[in-house]
Amino acid sequence: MEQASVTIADVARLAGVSKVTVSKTLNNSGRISQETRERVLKAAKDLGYTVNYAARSLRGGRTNLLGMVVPELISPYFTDVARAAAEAASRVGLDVGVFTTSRDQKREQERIGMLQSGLADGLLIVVPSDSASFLVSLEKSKIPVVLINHFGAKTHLPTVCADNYHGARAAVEHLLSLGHERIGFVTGAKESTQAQERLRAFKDTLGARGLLDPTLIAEGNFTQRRGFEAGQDLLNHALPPTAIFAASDATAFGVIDAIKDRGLRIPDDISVVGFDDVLAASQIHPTLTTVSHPIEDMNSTAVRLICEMLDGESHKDTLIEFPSSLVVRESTGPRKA
Amino acid sequence: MEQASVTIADVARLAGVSKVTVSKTLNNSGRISQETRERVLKAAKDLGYTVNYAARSLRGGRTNLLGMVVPELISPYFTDVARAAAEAASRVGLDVGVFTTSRDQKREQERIGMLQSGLADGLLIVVPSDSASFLVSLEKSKIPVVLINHFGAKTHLPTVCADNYHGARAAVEHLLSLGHERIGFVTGAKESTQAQERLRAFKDTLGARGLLDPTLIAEGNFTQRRGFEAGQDLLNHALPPTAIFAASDATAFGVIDAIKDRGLRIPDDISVVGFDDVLAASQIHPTLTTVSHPIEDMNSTAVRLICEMLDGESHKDTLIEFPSSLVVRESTGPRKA
DNA sequence: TTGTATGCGTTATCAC
DNA sequence: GTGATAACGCATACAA
Repeated sequence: MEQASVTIADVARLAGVSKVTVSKTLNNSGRISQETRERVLKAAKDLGYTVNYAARSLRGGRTNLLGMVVPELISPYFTDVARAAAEAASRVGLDVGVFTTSRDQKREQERIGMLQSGLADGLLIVVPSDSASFLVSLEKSKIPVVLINHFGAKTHLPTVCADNYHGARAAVEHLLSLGHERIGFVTGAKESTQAQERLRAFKDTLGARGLLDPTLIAEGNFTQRRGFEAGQDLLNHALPPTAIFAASDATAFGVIDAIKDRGLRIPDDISVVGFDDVLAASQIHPTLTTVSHPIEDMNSTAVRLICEMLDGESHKDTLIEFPSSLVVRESTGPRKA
Repeated sequence: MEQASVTIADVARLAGVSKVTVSKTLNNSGRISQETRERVLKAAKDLGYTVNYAARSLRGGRTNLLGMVVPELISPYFTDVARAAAEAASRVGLDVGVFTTSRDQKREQERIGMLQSGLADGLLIVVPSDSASFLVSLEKSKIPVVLINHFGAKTHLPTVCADNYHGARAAVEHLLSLGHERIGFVTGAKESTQAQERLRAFKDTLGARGLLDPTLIAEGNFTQRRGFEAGQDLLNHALPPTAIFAASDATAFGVIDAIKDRGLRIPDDISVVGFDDVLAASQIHPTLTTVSHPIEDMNSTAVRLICEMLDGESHKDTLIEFPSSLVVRESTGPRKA
């Protein structure tokens, strides 16, 4: 198994040229005669040569690898983001390696340090929580860093995010327009800045209409299981809501389970709105009305920013906010007469 | 942003020692006086030093990084595997970077080549399809490689897998024991060797009892959406099945949607069995009877194999098969009288 | 206990 | 068109 790797020196020897010539040939730099080029290429192929990225990186070259750091890969939201980033990067010839932090600050730091030191050309950080100290160290990164969906602590790092506030607001207004007045809410994880934005929008929108009932706010944590429990709690309310807004699609799936479990129909008896528009939202039945982040656009923008920074451009303080949009599907309907 | 990185030379200068002393201190190798050690550590901290993994790797050292290659991150199955691997690796001080191939063979090769050449200490490959040529090149890898859930083409590479065949068999026998005789099946993706194993077990088990009806086999592709459609097809059958075995949990979720959509109850009207035991299987309602791979065990074993190979041990031809086990939950019940 | 010298594989620079 | 040389940052063998 342990097999000495083939280096350009080996290729050079076989082709009867110098290492430099091999390097130039392989990288299409410098002037190489057609004949030599072919000889080198053949030798490289025969030997099964592959570049050593560690060496290239050390020399100051690119690895064509982007590191993406996410808290975990259980929530469909993070896997959707990871997928979108991988696709966007792929289009410009870059790879994405996804690293999970398990929300462990120490590991987070180590992982990022590792990626920064030669392994990756750039970093995409999906920051769920508001960890200022962490961001400060990132600002000194020697490779480009872009934050995705970060809210909260001020930072000079380029950031791409979705407008959670107005998206959530649109969701609540949609329910209001359907005649709902008792609207329940299942929150996201407390430490998530995105969840905070969504809750704030919920309170603001209902509060402005004098319809805010704090007892209709149940605590969630972005998981389906917790959504199920929170849904049950809301249904057990003395005066249950006629519509429930869940802070994430996964949560909404749990709420839907709870409602079906109770023998109630969606949206006839009760409406449900999610947030994220993950893939499954359009696949379940009834299909879920939800708030869509333009995840594809956000990630291709993030990748673009990285590329521009690699080309020397500065994106200090760049903040690109994408509008969220409400996607109305089958899970919402008029309040029961 | 572009900031010259701090090297051991900088630390050495500040601490007033040589580079070697710094290296030894940081790696706890060699004998260093307590006083010097503290001075070096302080200097390193003050400068914000982090090792350059590219340099360390080039020098022959470890990066403490494992590369995991999966086809995609949409299926909960792959994200569960990724999570289990990350946790197992974390316990032994390793990181896992997850790379998706989008089932593109060329990119697959490139990605693996990159990881092999200095970036990763070992490779965990989740091979969905039977790509022999691909495996051959992996056998020549200079870093340890472990295959996860690979079936099909012969290979000398160490492999950790779950016994899909007997797991699927147990699922069918469970349905038989509940009195079901018309049992439908929704296949997985055609190219998946795991899916092939499951289908084979289904056919064998029913065939042996003379209960195999090919018209009750619907084609799926491991997605919920396709599961929904396949479920509808089976329900539209002139003589519909009283139980449906889906080749994956995601597929089963789709089947469940189709059944509920039809106004039928689970398991009263029809039983459903999945395969994978992803997290959501125990979270939906009704909770899903399914076949469980010991994903945690499999991945910690895979990581252990990598570690042993890093220590010089050979695992050529090692094949560790874990039993799958049926997890009976609420989605299956006796055939309706 | 500490330091000097060397090389890992690559590529940019410059000379031929 | 091609090649010799140096340098990236680190860790090892060896010397002091």
